[in-house]
Amino acid sequence: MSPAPFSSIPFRLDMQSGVPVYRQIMDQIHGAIAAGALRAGDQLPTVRQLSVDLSVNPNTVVRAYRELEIRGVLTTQQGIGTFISSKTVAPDEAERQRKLTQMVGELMAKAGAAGYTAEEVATRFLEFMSEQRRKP
Amino acid sequence: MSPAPFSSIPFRLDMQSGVPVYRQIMDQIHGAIAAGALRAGDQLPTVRQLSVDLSVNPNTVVRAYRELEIRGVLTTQQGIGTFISSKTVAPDEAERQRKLTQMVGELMAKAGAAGYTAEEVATRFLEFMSEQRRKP
DNA sequence: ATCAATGTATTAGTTGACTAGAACACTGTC
DNA sequence: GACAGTGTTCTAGTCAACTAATACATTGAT
Repeated sequence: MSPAPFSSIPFRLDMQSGVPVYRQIMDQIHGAIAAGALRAGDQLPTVRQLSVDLSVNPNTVVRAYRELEIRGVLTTQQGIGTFISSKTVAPDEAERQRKLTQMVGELMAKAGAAGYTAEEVATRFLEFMSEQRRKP
Repeated sequence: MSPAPFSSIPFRLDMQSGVPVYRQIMDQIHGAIAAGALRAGDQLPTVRQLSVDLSVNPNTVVRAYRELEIRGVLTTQQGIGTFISSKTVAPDEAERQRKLTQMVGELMAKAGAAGYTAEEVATRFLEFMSEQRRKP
């Protein structure tokens, strides 16, 4: 038997963090792609396999995979498996994510320096989000 | 009888918006202060009065008032009433809020131009928030 | 056709945020 | 002290997000 047809990502879950498990899975897949550990066409752990590895319900894995599929990161084929989408651009992704982190960090720093609490920024931010979301 | 010892703010609630009522109340008080309609020492509508005016449970008003008190905007005195805190700086507040809105707007525009979805930005942002929150 | 491996769908339980109902405690006036 | 007006607290209901349990559908090899 082949010892695993798919890259085994060293998933690390923090059940205490309050961050939803499905989102942590998404982030780590994102990260693995960004780091080059996963490339277009690579197969991900099966829903059942990963759910066992993480001691999590299969549906939680499904949720993560589906969200990533919607965003074009993954491609799932019933009865076959889940794969990294061919459209995914691996190398630039790391830079992309770093830039986003920096952008957000800049805002927080700038706002903090101007005397705004994190809550205030969050409130404004969420208002922005809900406005965007209500239109379509 | 005096026709109302406190400024009657023209509260406008949008029950369809998905924005929590207590937060809308907070925002409008914030706005009234920023606009100069409310100044330090002014009494706000009583919990019961405002709850009747808005057809909302008193506890919802209490929630809004308490949050604002925690942030130093209001001062409540049991048996007396709720007042605008003397520390509140009214005139600069409008400018302050506009600036924050602009900061957040800039981030969203910048991120959008760089190809990030609102979701991506939100995810990064929430990670930031939860990191800040877990330390103390 | 059968079977094992895969993803899918349906339903339900858990939790936290939000709101509500009702009883309680404090203040000032009479 | 009684009372009306004020904020406070305790308890519970509602809803959405998240996770779980279970049964179902598809694929490819035998």
